[in-house]
Amino acid sequence: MKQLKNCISEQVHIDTFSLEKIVSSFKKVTLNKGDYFLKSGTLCKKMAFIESGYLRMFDIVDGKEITLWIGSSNMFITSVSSFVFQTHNFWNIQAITNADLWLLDREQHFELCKTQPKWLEFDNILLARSFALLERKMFQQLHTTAQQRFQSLLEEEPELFNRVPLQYIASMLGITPESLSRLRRTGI
Amino acid sequence: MKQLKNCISEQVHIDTFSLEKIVSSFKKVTLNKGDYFLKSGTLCKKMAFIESGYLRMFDIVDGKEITLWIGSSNMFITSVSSFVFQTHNFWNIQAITNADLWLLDREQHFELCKTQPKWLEFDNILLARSFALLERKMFQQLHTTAQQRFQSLLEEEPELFNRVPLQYIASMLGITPESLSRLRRTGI
DNA sequence: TAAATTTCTTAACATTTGTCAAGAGAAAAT
DNA sequence: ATTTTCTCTTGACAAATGTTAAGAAATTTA
Repeated sequence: MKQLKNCISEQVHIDTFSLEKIVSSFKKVTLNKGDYFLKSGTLCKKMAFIESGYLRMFDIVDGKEITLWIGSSNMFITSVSSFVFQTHNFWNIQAITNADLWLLDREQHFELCKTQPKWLEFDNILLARSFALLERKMFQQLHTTAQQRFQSLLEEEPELFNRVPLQYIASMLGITPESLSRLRRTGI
Repeated sequence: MKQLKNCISEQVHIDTFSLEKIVSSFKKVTLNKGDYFLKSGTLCKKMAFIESGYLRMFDIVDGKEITLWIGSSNMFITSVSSFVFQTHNFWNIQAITNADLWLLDREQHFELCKTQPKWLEFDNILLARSFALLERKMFQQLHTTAQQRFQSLLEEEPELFNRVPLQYIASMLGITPESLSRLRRTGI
């Protein structure tokens, strides 16, 4: 709860009362390793703040699971387009460790947008930041080698390599698990 | 002007009067091939609706220009994070053909957000759609070969290959111009 | 139109990454 | 604790893409 409050108040100026009002719309949920927050083919009706643990977002192509990204503590995760437009969702979001989440229901989200201007403001900032982050990630993918991407992920999120199956990290880097093994071994 | 109006009214229900009010905040500008809409190192103070022509968004790494994407008619283009947060911008946005644009000043944008709820709504939809699009593009980059990405771009935007220097397209696909040549020749 | 510049293609070769198959190691289930 | 299952690593080889250098083609400039 404290983490969620911090996450919001770091981005927008907000009084204690409004902040309380906002976070009281969230509901705490614990997922076990392997549990799904969201399954492909459904409608996404919630957004989640990750208090602890790791979740991966993936889709399946030709029978292979491709991980787009891995969310960790103090991040929000949802299927943006399905949550916003209620189009049918294709992402799977699964806990890859036990995880504590704070969930916000779609309807309560829109209610907050109307009644709590600060929530709308925060939501916009969140989306714009997420966009900018993804943009940089895409850009990196265009001009770096697997080697370089591995190195920078290792520097930016070293904990990931202890907590999360390497096959998911490989997928997120756009390479096979075998290639990641090779990179880890030497840097060759 | 008609195109801009269509683009907005396709996404949100809006009365003629409000729509007029919104589009009257835009200002028409014509860029010649090679002109810059935005330069790296500056603050981004405008967003642009492309009425006609092509613009590319790129950054320079190790002396090489890397094109993240190419915008064409009926799309919006800006440096999202710099426009929203007024952080220093690193993207270059350049016209690669003559281009007609409708520009919206940052201050007028925020003014519209306050006075025209429909503009705020449209802006949110625009951002969410852009995010979803980028997400899919990133996902594609993770699990496809250069070959497959070339094929799908050729199917989705065939005109691009006649209108835009191939080196920019190559860069956007994450490959060298030489590789694109190879792919174009045969499919080998 | 001719010259100059930029862009595109080609080919040989180098490097990176993928594929396959086997086995080692780790984690989960019993 | 043992078995079973899943995950990771390794090595040999194949395929895809990058690099370099040269020249052809197209475009721009004079």
